Amino acid sequence: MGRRYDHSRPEIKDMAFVAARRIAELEGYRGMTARAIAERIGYTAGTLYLAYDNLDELIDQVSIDVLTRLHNVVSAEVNKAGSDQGKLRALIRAHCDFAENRPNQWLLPWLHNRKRTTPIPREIEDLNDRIYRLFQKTLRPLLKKHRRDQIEMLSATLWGAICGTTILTLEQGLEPLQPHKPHELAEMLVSQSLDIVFDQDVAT
Amino acid sequence: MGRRYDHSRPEIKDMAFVAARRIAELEGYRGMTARAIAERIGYTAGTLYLAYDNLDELIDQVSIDVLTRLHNVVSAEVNKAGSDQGKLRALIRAHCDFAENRPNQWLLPWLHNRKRTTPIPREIEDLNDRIYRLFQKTLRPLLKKHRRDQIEMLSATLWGAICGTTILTLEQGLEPLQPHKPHELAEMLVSQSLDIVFDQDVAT
DNA sequence: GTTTGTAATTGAACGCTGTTTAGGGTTGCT
DNA sequence: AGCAACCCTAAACAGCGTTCAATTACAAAC
Repeated sequence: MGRRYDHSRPEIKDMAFVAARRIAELEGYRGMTARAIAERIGYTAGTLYLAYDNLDELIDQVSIDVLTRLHNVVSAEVNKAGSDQGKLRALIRAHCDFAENRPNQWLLPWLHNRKRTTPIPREIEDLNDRIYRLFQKTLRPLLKKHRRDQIEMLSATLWGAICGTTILTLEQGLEPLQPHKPHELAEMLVSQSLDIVFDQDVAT
Repeated sequence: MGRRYDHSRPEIKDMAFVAARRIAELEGYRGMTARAIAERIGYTAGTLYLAYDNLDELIDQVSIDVLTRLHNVVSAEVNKAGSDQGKLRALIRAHCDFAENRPNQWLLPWLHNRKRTTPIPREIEDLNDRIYRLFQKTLRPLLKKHRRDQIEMLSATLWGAICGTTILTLEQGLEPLQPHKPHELAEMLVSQSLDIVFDQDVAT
């Protein structure tokens, strides 16, 4: 078959993006193959390379979309919440709700293996950093009694621990974590480290 | 080429295992391809399938070897140490030393993607569980002031957090963790959660 | 209305995975 | 010497990302 011109290049780019995002949502990163994405938009694999340099670039766009939505929902919930402690709790809940309800999407940026030894794109690092800094900013008011040189490291450690336990829980990598949900682990980590207690939900 | 009979089946099985372990050590799980392992022992890829059902089985054997050595060194160090707190510190140090000095080996059980959707083998789960239970046992004497129903969960959470932050640090997945080493993060998590302080090393 | 040119898309190919298997070639027994 | 048994390889398959010559349909020109 030769020329068709059903769609412009930007249209194909967007269609491929939407298809890739849908596959990520339904099947996770394992299902995001060039041929599967192309089939979903009625084209062949080669056509994707007219819109993207390589498959990693397309998958990275989905990761960026995921992290953007994650950041948006998390920061919105933080703003809505009241006290310092309430803001921290809202951040953790929003983050973990996203991870628990959309595990394939939340895991994508962590589990996607770049084929080429290309570095992680700036936009992904920036989004991860924005989310982290929001966490850090929300945490800071609750760290009044900590030494100043420890605050930076404690923030990083706690955020790493929250993301790390969430990955291990969703990926079923560590048996003793299986009985628990990401938000339970995250609240455990934070409340133990800060010596605070989060209120229990009325509705389970 | 036809028949050679340089080695018996069990010899080939062992040679392949040693070769796979060496590649894991030098290049990490990414380098552990059937053809690369076979080339290292002077055979072709097909020969591996006379000794192993599939490549995952061979790689799992390397993971088992790694976890066995990890468990051995960790439990030896715990036994050597004195006080309850000293034992916990020794466990964390031994575990993180292994991870920091042999990152490719420590990461192998976590990062190896099974091709078939085979479950993780029993032996791997058991070894992970033995290491976890050693951690739990070492931690327990220091949790005297915690509620009993929280102890189980706190152990699991802390162990998950230690493994999670170590993965993210070694894999360079999370920017704010980069300035720190796994053992620093682990000690931070434990000392903050238990409200104890580990002694600093004399030698850095 | 026909021709010509251009550009969109494909299909086949490449080099890589893991995996299977027919058959070639050596060995050892009779 | 003949023969059976067996080890190992080479080639093939399917699926991966990726590239590109070839094909085809459209648009413009005449």
